[in-house]
Formats: sequence, C-alpha cells, structure tokens
Amino acid sequence: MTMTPPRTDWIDGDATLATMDDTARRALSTLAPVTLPKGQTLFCPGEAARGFVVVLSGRIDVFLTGANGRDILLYSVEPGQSCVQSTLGLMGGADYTGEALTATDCRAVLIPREMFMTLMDRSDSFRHFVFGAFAGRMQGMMELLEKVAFQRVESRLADTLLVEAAGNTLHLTHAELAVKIGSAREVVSRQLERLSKRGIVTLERGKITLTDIPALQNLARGE
Amino acid sequence: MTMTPPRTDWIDGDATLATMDDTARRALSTLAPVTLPKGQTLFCPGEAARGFVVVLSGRIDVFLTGANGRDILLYSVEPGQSCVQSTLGLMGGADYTGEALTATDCRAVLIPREMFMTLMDRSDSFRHFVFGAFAGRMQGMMELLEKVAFQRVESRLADTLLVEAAGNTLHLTHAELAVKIGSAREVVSRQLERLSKRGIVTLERGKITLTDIPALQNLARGE
DNA sequence: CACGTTGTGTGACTAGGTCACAGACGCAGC
DNA sequence: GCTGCGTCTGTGACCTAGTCACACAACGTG
Repeated sequence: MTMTPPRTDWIDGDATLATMDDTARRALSTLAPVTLPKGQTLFCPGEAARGFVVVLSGRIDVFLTGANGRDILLYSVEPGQSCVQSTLGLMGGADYTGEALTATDCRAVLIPREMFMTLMDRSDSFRHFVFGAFAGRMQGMMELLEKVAFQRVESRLADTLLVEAAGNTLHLTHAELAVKIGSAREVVSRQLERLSKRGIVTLERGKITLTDIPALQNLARGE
Repeated sequence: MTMTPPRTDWIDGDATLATMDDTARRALSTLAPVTLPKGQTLFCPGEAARGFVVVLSGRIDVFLTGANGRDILLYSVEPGQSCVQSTLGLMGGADYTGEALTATDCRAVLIPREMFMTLMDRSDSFRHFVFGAFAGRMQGMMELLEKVAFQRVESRLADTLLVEAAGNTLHLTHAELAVKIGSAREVVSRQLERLSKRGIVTLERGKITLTDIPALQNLARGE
C-alpha cells in the first residue's frame, strides 16, 4: 500500500495559514481542500456543525433568515477567513441559525471537529487565528446590528453601493442589494429611483452606475 | 513585610470559576474582586479594554448606542458570566463600541490583559470558559439581530414582558422596556395601551401586571 | 404644599415594510 | 424573425414603526 505524500502547497499559498506553527501545519497537511461551485449551500438552519471551514479562494456569504422569509447578509467569508458560524455548535452554542452559500466558485478546507478541538488546545497560532476570527465577526455583527437598528435605509444603501462598486458600476439586482442592507426589494427600488432623479446614480437592468460619488459618501455617513 | 495570604473563597463560591484547573486558580487567587454600585459605567464607546470582566454577583447590562441617541440592550451579564465586549479590543478587534452599566450592585473580578493572555495559552479550562462565553454571546447577538430585523414590536414586547416578569408583575418603565426591545418609548406606550385595552395587562406608573399570560405567549411567538 | 423630576398620553408626520399587481427586458426554442 | 417564460423593475395602497413636540399626571423633597 502506497500513500501519496500529503500536499501542503495550499497551506503555503494562503497568507494566513502559512504563518501557522508546526503543530497546526502537520495536522492541516493531512487534509485536502475541496472545490465548491457557486451557489452551493454549505450549512442551513438547524443543521449540526460538521467542522470549521476556512476559505482559500472565492467567497462565501452567510445569511440570517427571518421567519417572514426575508434574509440579511451577516458577513462574507473571504480567502484566509473562516466561517465562525460553523463552530458555534462545536462549543456550547445552540443550533446553527445562519445559512451559508458560496457566492463564487470556492476552494476551502473543512477542519473536522476533533482536529479543531485538538488544535485549539495544542496550537497557539491556530488558537489565535480562531480567536481573532471570532472577535472580528463579533465586532462585525455589532456594527451590522447598529446599522439595522439605527441607520436609515438611504444611508445603508449608499454605503453598500460604494463598497460593492467595481470602478463606478456594479452588477447587482435590487433584490440582492435589499438582502445586503437588510431591507425589502421595493424599498431599494424606490430609494434608487430617488437617487437616480437626483442624478447620483443611473439605473439599467441589473446594473447601477455611480455618477456622483461624493454625494453618496455624504449619504453613507448620514448627511 | 508581611503578605496576607491570597483569598480564594470568591473563586470557590462561583459555580463557574470553581471548576477551573490549578493554573487558572493560582493566577486568579492573586486578584481581588471589586464591589461596584448600581448605575456605574464600566466601559464606554471608544475606550480601550482594560481586561476581562467576570461577574460574581449582581448584573451588568451591555448596551449598543446609536448615532441618534437611542440604545438597545445587547445582553446582560449574570453571575459566572463574562463581558466579552471587554476582550474584543484585546484580540485584533477594533475600538470598543458598546457601553456597560451595572444594573444592580455588583461584585466582579477584572482579569488584567496580560494574565488573560497567559491563561488563554496555558489553562485549558479558562480557555474553554472564554470560548464558551464568546460562542454564547455570538449566538445571542444573532438572535437579537433576527428579532430587531424581522420581528414585530408587539411580539418582542410580549416576549420581554414574560421574561422580565417576577410572578406576574414587573417594575419597569416604558422607557426601560423600549431599550430592552430596541424601540422607542412612545411606541412601547402605545403597544402597552393596546394590550391593556385587550385585557392582557394592567398598567400603573412604573408597574405592569400580566393578566393573560397565554395571550402574551401567543403574541411572543408571533400569533 | 410648591416645585422639580420622572413617567405617561397624544397628535401629526415621516420612513419603511408588505401586498398585489403590471410592465419590461432578456433569452431560450422554434 | 417571433413566442413564451422567467427575471427584474415600477407603482399604488396600506400598515407598522420611529420621530417630534407637546401636555399632563404622579411622586419626592424641601
């Protein structure tokens, strides 16, 4: 029986994982990254966590779904980051409440539950990585909560337009924008129409062009 | 120079701390708990974290304050729990955004930054405690977000009335209720008035009596 | 018992979410 | 080309919630 030697190039290729100590690298090298097509569901509400997910390339979006069917984007997982939702269940947390979807084609590693637990105890750098991820997400959730609870839709929308734009155009539907800012599609449509009438954006089907960035920046920070 | 032997009774007296391993107990025994009067501010926005706070008795409420001055209760810290906000700054997180107030007279320990860091690396049980706390708060924040984003005020109010009631009365002002559910005082007043007209509660200054608990339970879970 | 403080009630108005549609556009498959 | 069909967008009516500006009632203290 022959074994192919474990590949570690995906570890070295990731800015975050490459800095791990030997304990973590040895354990990780026994894993193989998986490729996931765009649009795939990784976790859904109520499902038990299978392990700890680290994204190597692509993007995973994590949503919270409300009783009424609307959902809101909790955060996006970019390369070198992890989907902390998946670990809440591993540590005294209750059932998984979010829903994770691949926003693009992805490569990712799934660190199984046992290895995760062991590394948390044995590897300083792995532990620090996980802790940092937790703290970061927590902060992000607080900011999101603050926005949803206190900020006007107009302001959140302007902010999202700026963040999401590549150059000064973005290819998103009103419905997708609505999810990102935690509002309803019709509301986004009406807000965009107002912005368009003020000459701040121009609208086409599936495409938005920003024509007055400074004005948007003002709106984003609440006038 | 004489030293009073370190007291550990406050460690043994706390259900959570009492289960810590020797490493943690030795370190903790060098600390002395502090007493805090009701209404004291522990942290305010923008302030750097001083350490990790564990509550021994009493309750600390942690709020998020919006730009418009309204605030919302993020969570309450009960005995044996910790104020994880205070550690976000200790680990890659940004500035402190919440505000912590003692809701009652309290006894608490402040674990300074260095000891916190050391214990995280050296003590398994301390680390598990902190991680559990993080996971729990994270879960709680998600639930709060879901409520604020998707649930009706009527439903959130009913839920809070049930949770907060001692027996079937509670001594809270409309303004305090508003903060707990993340709404405005006037809205709470009007909702309570409706409940009162339907015979579900009776209202007095600073006091609410629940007269139809089943009806409230229905409202709480959204009819 | 006068007075300030705190809690509550109310009306008018705005923002935002929901529902039920009607078009409009884009892209298969003839 | 045309014909459907799904997706995206626009719109009106309606309801809930948040905001602003008050009035007034209940308590507490000197």
